[in-house]
Amino acid sequence: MKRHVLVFGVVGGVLVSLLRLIEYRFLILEHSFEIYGGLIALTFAGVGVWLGARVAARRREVIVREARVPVEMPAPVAAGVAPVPSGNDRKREELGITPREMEILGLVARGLSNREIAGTLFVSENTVKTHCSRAFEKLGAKRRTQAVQLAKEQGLL
Amino acid sequence: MKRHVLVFGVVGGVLVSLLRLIEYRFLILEHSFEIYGGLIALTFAGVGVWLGARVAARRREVIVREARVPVEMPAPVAAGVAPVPSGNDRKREELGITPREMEILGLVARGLSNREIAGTLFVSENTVKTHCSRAFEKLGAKRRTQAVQLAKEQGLL
DNA sequence: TCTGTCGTCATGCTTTCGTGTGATTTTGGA
DNA sequence: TCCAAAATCACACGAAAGCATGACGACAGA
Repeated sequence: MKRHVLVFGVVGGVLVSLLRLIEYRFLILEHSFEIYGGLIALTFAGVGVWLGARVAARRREVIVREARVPVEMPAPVAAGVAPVPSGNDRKREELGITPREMEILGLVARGLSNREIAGTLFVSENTVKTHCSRAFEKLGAKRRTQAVQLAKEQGLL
Repeated sequence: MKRHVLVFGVVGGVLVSLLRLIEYRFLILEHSFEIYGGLIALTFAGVGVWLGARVAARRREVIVREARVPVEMPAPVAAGVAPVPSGNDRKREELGITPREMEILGLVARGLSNREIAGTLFVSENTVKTHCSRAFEKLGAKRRTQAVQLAKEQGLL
């Protein structure tokens, strides 16, 4: 997490310096201030959004676990007061699949490419691949299509 | 989490200080640009973070409502004397997908590789690829996983 | 007979996947 | 505070998958 903030700072510094250079080199336009101000604003707003999304993304999975009733057959799970792992989660842990791996698996099932998944979750493509590999291994799948099929059979999706 | 905010603040401070230094080093003119630029940057960064967090938070809800809709059984097809196109077939022809392509699609959905499909149907791997490509195109899919997903949505599988 | 669709197959090339290996960072507990 | 599991990322490499293009025979209908 620290790294993000660091990157943020560095990028900011570089950007400002760069703008300074450009300014003194090329123009003393009338509206330069407004223009550069706007650029800075836009840029930092963008970076901010990115950072915010990243930070907030952490907190997500807590809520993600919700009712999801495979119509197939799995008998209705009696829900206790405490966060009883849904049939979904039980099966998941039974196979040793981590929540993150499940998340990736879900996106795979929706037909996203590794790259798209990486973009969606704000992680690198390599990371997605790693999660995929592990999930496939735990599922006993050799391909992503097979993994999806198996996951559905197991009631994981 | 507290730590993050702290780091953020510190970095911000450093950034501002840095701007100050640069300013005093190079010029006494127009310090306004750096100062205001920095202020704008920080402000919008803050707004961005807030906004990003908000957006991410909203996405969480979207994910939650992923309740699985009752998958209607492939409605008991009233078998006429003649080969009456099932709802399945109607959809298929609607999309211009040939029977052979459907066949391949079905095997793809089961997680078979092109090679395995070729072996199963006693045709060459190239042929399988061709059928796949055409089916994908008709479905508007870029990948086989996506094709499977789309086909299921369309009630083809 | 001519035409269009379907199924078959090949070749060359690009892209995506999947695996192996190794490393660092976060995080939740003991 | 220290450990173990999770999550993150890189890089290299082989294996699949996918795309474009062209080709050929079978068959149905005009």
